[in-house]
Amino acid sequence: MAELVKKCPECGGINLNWNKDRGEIICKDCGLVIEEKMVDFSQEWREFDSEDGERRRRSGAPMTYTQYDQGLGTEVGQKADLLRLEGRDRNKFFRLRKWQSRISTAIERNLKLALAELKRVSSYLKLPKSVEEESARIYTLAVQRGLVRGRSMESVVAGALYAACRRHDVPRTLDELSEASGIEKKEIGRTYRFVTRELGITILPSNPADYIARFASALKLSAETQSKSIEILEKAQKAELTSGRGPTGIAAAALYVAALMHGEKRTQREVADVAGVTEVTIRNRYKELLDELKLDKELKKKKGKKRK
DNA sequence: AAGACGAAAGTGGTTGA
DNA sequence: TCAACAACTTTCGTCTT
Repeated sequence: MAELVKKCPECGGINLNWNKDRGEIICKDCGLVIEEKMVDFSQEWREFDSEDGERRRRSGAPMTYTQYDQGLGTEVGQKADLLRLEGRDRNKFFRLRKWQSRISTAIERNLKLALAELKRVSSYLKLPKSVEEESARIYTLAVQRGLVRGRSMESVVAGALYAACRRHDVPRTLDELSEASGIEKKEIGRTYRFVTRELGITILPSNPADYIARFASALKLSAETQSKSIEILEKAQKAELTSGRGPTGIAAAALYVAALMHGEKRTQREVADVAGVTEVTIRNRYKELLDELKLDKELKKKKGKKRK
């Protein structure tokens, strides 16, 4: 590779995620896609489940899910074909075409609208192209399985985006999705859970560390503080403080402690706001961090004061 | 006066009978 | 389907800087 980008030209962040599958370098701070021109030798899409994977590898025309007909544009026959058919074939032809038009017009019309909405929200959140593609694919599958029925199109779009972000390790909070899409938080959560369950998509619980970079840059914290908080997070994982807790709360608390230790104090409220949790949650996690890990002493040398 | 801390009560979601 | 439960929030009073 020629020159490797070291810093994000947009925000100066140093947390770059080099995604070889996609040939992209993504800034984890602001979501900017820095380089898309690297040659991609890997397969065109990720595999959802093994059977699809077998069939899809490197074959056929380039396919994209961000266009409503997936770039294929297949139709069942034109009039010219009719002349060459007779009898049973002819009946079959009509049946197929009727069927096709009934299904595909409905689905395609829906997709066209939905993908426009998806792009809007995605660009608002500055999500990388790969996430956009992934969510478009999820949405397409959802429509084909009739999962949108009884739900608003927008909420399914938001759910698909949320899922795609998590799969690509650039998680956004439900609050952010909610703000960008105008859908209620709990509604997004509901459809997200429903869609992923129905489609059999497994998503690992998101790692608190994935939030650090973005929160830190929102708070204008130094790179040292960032890596310190990552370090704290790792210890916390070992001490089993992380399971069952909301990842954003843990990330926020780790960041808060790290900021204190580096003399870059932020108020609990500031941290709470960017992380989308309350001060109370930060306090609880913070307290756990203090007495489970022995961070007290490191803190004490900043403030050589009293014990409790 | 603002921030940190903690108690108490409330909310929405998960789990297990 | 219902109740118990854990995590998180809201609210509010008190202490610290």
